[in-house]
Amino acid sequence: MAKTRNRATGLPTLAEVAERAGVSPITASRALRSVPTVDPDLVDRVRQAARSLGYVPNPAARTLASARSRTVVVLIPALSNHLFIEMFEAIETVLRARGFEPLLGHYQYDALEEERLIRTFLTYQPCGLLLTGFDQTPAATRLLTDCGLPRVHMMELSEETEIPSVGFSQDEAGTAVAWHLISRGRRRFAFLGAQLDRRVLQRRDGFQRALLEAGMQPAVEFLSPAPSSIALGCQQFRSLRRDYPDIDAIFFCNDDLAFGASFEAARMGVPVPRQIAFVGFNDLPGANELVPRLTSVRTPRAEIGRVAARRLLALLDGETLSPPALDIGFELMPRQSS
Amino acid sequence: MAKTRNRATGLPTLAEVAERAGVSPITASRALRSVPTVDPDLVDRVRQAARSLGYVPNPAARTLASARSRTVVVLIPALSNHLFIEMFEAIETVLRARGFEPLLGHYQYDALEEERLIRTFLTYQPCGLLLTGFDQTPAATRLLTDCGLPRVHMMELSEETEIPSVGFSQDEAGTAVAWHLISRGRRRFAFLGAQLDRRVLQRRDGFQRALLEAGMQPAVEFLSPAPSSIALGCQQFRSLRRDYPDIDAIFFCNDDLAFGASFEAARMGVPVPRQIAFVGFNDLPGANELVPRLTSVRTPRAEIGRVAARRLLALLDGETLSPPALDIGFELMPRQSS
DNA sequence: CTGAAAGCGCTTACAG
DNA sequence: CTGAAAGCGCTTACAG
Repeated sequence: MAKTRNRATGLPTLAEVAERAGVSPITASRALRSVPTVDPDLVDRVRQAARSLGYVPNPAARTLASARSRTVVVLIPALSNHLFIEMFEAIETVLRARGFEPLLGHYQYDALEEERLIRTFLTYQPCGLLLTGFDQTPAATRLLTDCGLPRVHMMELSEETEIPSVGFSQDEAGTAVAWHLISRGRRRFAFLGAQLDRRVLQRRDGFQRALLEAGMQPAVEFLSPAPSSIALGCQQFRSLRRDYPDIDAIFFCNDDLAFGASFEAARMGVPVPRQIAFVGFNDLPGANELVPRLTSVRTPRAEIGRVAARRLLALLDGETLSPPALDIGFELMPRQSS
Repeated sequence: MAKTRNRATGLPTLAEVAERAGVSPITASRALRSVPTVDPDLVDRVRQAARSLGYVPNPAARTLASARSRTVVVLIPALSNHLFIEMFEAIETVLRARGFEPLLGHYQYDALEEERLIRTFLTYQPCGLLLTGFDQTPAATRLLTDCGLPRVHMMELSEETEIPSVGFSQDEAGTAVAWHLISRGRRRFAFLGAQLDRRVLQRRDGFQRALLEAGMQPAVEFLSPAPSSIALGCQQFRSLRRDYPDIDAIFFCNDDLAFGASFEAARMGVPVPRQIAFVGFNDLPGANELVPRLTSVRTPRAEIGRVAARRLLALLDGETLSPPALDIGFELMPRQSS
């Protein structure tokens, strides 16, 4: 009888549940984990006992005993981008519904910090990982390979087709924007980029290649390694107007730059889209309300998170993913600004 | 010799570190935790051994053995509000520097979900909690009291002075906005609110009280339980103009509502601030770039997170906090919109 | 289908 | 200042 309660929290333990249900702790453990070999009647009794005691398994004990937790490491480049928050919330919903807990890490787009996080989080003995893109350091990639844990990469599509991924072609998105602007009669292009992670550069590449193939002049580029922000958009737009007053179309790597540019254009009296067309990226909240309403590319981040989480769970169930790289596309949202 | 390696991860264990340093596992454990009674030479030897093996402690084993983790539960109402992200990042920085890990939870402003999170997260045997505001359910409050863990509440100030808190007076912030608008000659006021959590209502109350005391008519209120957003700001502003075309000043409970209203005002041709003044709240990114630049109240969320984390660490070190409720104020940022 | 034994990798509490 | 013993609350692997 003595030590059936958790000493720190005073919570009931598995031993107490087992006692009340009149079975051994192992059977109680199996019943609660839905191990199929247990007699249905006993499962009921154990579940009943657990409920009446308000039993919650001790995750530390579980992890230590099984050398595996119900934890899924989720790594995103930054918390400050609404994009990743929406992706994470979708992941969380799917994982929770199946009894898994996300362990969230972020690394300010710094691959070395990401590597450090992977190293630390592996000590939590997670059952899998969800990673953003393919920017990992070689050392991080080695850690990931060595631990042998299932993982799914999000946002970008894997090129070596064995690695599971869910996202869309950043390059094609850039191409789609180029076509859209060309079809609207625009001829002198600019690309305004921030952060300069792989995905931003892929969009830029797709944009430039499409312009080239259409026989256009290459787009002028204003690139800043700083995080994208409304304030940076203001700044870049002023620089652009000063240096290239004849540009008639801008593709922004992220909507917040376009927000800033719109504000600045209004202040400078530059009419959008009459003199210059704007296309943003991600279709963030407010794009549809901005003056003028912003043409943007809607990226399916919630869907990416949902599907990535489901794919990881499928891997944990021993399934094989086909195709490994799942392209779920994007949608151009034409509005007033272009 | 046999089982010195972690079976799942292949990582070295404390036993292996101890062996290499030529001490017992307990001494190795103490050395790594900086227990002061250990001979400095041994500490060096153990640290050396740990480093050369790339040893990282197993958190599950630690937690199980000590019935206490280095985890701090951090609960915020929502991830989608940039305010709380900035607060969380500050918390994270302070905790990490002292070897603690934040365990982040969010509950979409739903006190029942918050209670569920508290219940679940307590099984992780955290060493303390950082909570947002004082909206907890009675059951949650009981859980918190019963577990006896140190905690600090953020954003709001505790009224029963024993509970540690860090924030500012939401009520006074509302009052400050009222005074500001009155001093600019405004006479017909509106308060536009969303979410309607305690803090929003406290701001509203402070605003209304100040108007009353100044002999003004009470502010017209447009309140929506929906999360605050740019789109909602557009909507509320249109409703307001339709129902109360003579209002000459609006206090928005959050900047994004003011953003939306600014867009809508531009579309409707309503001149801001000439015909109507806008004051936002939180001074979110973009407030200073909006057209016209938005008057707002800068809330010190990063500082609140930093101080709250430091106070919690102080409690863990056995210190007493004085005063329990720490008011670190706010700052009105007057700009073009008022 | 069920259970007794052993053990996960640490730390606590007690000796010395 | 150091260590041998015991144990944290579970699950694994082996019997039956």
